[in-house]
Amino acid sequence: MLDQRLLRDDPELITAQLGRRGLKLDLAPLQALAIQERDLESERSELQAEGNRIGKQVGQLIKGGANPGGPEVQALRDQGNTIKHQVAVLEEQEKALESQLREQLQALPNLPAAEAPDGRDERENVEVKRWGQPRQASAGESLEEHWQIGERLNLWDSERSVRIAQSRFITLQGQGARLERALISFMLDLHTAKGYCEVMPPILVNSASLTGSGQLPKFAEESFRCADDDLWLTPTAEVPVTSLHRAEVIPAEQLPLRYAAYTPCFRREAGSYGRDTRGLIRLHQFNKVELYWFCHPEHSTEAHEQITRDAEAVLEALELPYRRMELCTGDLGFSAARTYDLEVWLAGAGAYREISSCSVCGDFQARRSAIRCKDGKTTQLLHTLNGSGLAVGRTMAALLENGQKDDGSVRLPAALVPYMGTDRISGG
RNA sequence: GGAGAGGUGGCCGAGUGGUCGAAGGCGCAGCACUGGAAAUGCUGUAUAGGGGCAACUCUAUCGAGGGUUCGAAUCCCUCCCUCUCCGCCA
Repeated sequence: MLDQRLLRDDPELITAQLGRRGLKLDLAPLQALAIQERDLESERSELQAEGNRIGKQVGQLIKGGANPGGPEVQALRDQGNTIKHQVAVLEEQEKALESQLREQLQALPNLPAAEAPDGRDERENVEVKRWGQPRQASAGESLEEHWQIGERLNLWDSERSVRIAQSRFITLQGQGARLERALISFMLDLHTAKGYCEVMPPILVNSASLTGSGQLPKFAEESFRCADDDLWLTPTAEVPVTSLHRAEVIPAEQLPLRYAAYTPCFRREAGSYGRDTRGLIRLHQFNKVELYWFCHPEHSTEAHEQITRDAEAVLEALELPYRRMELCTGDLGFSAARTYDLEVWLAGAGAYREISSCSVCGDFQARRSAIRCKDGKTTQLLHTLNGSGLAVGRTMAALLENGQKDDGSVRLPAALVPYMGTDRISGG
């Protein structure tokens, strides 16, 4: 959420910055609303102050021996009553304004960072770096896509999964299930060795949590909702981990707090009918190991580089070629100020494909979730960062496509051998 | 799910209608004392919002929301949460 003070004092700045995202906004009405709300608040508190004075007078009079039912006391009572009713009227107006204001403010995305490159959509994202040698099919060789490999080697069953749930769900089996589990453990071990705190949070989250990280109110249709409770299936561990410290004041010397959280993630993928229907790329339920930082506002830029490096370390340990893209302003997610996407090479598809998204959110989520840090005497909103480290299903897809061999088996990187007990997947 | 107990500041804990944002203690910070420390003493020590250059000041907050009252931590209602016992259960 954006700062109300900024809205009151400099709405043009907000308009200009959100303009970089491609939004055309006239914030004058919202600014007027914010100012009106502030003025009403002042008026109300002055009235309340008057009411408090009267209340104290009554108390003193009665203590001093005045007749509680006498005319002097009664006159003050009447005054108190009048004020009470005036306050009630103002309060009602104030509440209405406030909820209007909050609703509209919560629907505005974060301001892009100054460093984020301007651009309209994903085509204007900027490649920052490449790592590894993308595997190309040699002459006469044809490389399979991961869904072909997976079905051939019996790593999962998509047909029967529809029976259990619906399309876009998958049942991993045999070495497929084992590989998924191995990857989760491998990733968590890698991150915790660097000092990340491993957490396994609730997968059902309440509305306040979703609002705190930015998924609500605007993106309700993206998440699955429980019918009888105020609970939703989390779309990403970012949601529960943000709320882990909701409404807290964290001593600055404890920062940064770094978490690595494994959770299944659930997304309705509304509006993606027909896209990536085969394999592991786009599922309603998928596993992800998420990296999350709570950090001091002064250090979030370096933190962003570091969290991205920590995600890249997984790809490098798994010998998966990738490139780092910096998202242009038009492609930034709702809560992000700046984002690096990591795209892994898929040899079968012959393309780079997003496998991690590492964002710095500035104080946007911290304001929504009321997470502050205390540095000596100053308390201020801290900064939050998140990054996938990594999406597990897509990692498996990349391993299958990049590791496929002539004989139909798949070679696994050395780093996974201790977790898999073998260096190859041959089905069966 | 049933029965009971309870939710007060960073922590413990007092407070059952008035001057209570809240005694006392612990913790923490500063100062004094000390060669240094401990002990001791003094002072300070919540959050959010509004106004002010600032000192400061106003409002709200004793789990949340509503009500009674001139006035609520205190009385009433609803909800949430925690604990104990019972039931169910991996």
